[in-house]
Amino acid sequence: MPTNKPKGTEDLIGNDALTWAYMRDVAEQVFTPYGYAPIEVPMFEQADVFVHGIGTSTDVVRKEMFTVLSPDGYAKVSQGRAAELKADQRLALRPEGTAGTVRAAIEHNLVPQGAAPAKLWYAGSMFRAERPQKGRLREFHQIGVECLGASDPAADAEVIIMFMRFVEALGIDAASVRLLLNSMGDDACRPAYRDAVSAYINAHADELCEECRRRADTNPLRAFDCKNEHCHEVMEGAPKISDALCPECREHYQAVKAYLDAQGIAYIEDPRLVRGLDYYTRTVFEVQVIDGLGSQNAIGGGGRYDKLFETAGGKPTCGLGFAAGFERLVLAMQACGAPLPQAICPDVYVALADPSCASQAFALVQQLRDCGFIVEADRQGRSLKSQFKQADKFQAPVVAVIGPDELAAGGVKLRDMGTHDERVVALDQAAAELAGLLGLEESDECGCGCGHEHDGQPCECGCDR
RNA sequence: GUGGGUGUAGCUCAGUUGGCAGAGCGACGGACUGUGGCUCCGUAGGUCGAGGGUUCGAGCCCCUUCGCCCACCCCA
Repeated sequence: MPTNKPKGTEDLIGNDALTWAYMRDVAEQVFTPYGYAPIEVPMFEQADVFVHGIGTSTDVVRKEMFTVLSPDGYAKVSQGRAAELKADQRLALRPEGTAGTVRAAIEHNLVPQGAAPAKLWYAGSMFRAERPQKGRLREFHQIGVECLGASDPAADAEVIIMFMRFVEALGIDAASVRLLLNSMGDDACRPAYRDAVSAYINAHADELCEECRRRADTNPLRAFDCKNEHCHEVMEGAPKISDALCPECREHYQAVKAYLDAQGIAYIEDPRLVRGLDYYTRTVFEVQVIDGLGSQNAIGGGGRYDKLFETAGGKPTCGLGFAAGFERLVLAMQACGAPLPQAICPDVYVALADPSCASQAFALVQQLRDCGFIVEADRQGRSLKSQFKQADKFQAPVVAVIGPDELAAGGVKLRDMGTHDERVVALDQAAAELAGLLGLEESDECGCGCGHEHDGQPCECGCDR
């Protein structure tokens, strides 16, 4: 059996797993006040959901999708009869979250006519068959939101602000990131603009790289972010989208900027910012980390996709959203020294002084845990000395020693590892004494100020304690 | 898909013109009875990524192969 994970995957272990859980918690805390509710959609869909949703000209669809096969489908493919696969047998792991979420919104009619927008957030694995590098994995984790059915530019600004608040809540300071903003126009103005760029590329074909010349037909707007220096310079002279927007798109874009300005959200207008997925219209944005991430410096991005519902077979419904990459966010957090969750240390280590007292020690461990303490104990038959070393490594502030001497005295010995103070307390008082040692004031009041007393029962005032 | 780098103990890495496999940290044990950190002493731990070749002899040279990292590309 292989003992190595597939290329480009990561096992989230220890603090990595804690960090992923932490990030989802932060997302929920930030997004919930904006009215966003969680959604979980399948990790695989019919491939056409992505092919038509994301677009056939994109690299994501053309060469990065993982195909999923049922046993029947696999049999057909392995016999060279792939052409016989029915549409519902052509499955793919999701390379991003929007297409599947929109499919679910159409299937369940989440945005019926006249209804309020559906505001959804998700966190999960995405899959793209790329060569791994820093900040890029084949299975990676994204946290994203989709706001479906809101056409007002205030929705664009709100989503962007929410994204910036999320980044901030993770401890990534505003000075270490930049927000790029652009409008890609819509059906009324983009086709003409696209043609104009295409014509410009063809007119300057001899000055541009081969890749950019190819882009003239497939996706001319992508020539703007060609890494080639010279292409860069040549494209500086190309028509600007900002000059080509139709009045409606221009007005929308101006309104988004006005909302951001009013909230003091700094952004850089970047006419070269072109999202790589075909479904975007009008507002697009990206958040980059200024340093610390290598070349994969975009920690998140998104935009408006007002035609996606129709493309995907639904009623005309506008939408917008963003997705942020977990792995890149962690790199950004590390780069600017943001706090990351640490493994919690136990409140107490129960040390067994003599095997004859094993059952009493076992019972004490359970008793303390039932009182809500985090308790560690030896399960390897270690010596008492060794148990103390273990307790020290666990950074347990208190060790409870249980042995013949303590039991003869009717209790258990609690040692404060900081002060070295020791005292024997009755077994049924162990929890209360431990709470005192840990500085937890024992109180029947819930601490919220309501003054109600309750022992282990929910507080009658509904204060959540 | 294309390029560059790298693989030796749990971790970070040394290893000379080819000559017995090393260090630091960590782990484990001990320093008089049932008590951690500091110090001292000791012990364990390696198919030198894998396969083949050259050689009296290969961690080192040659061939093949696999993994990982970084970059291009693309994107979050």
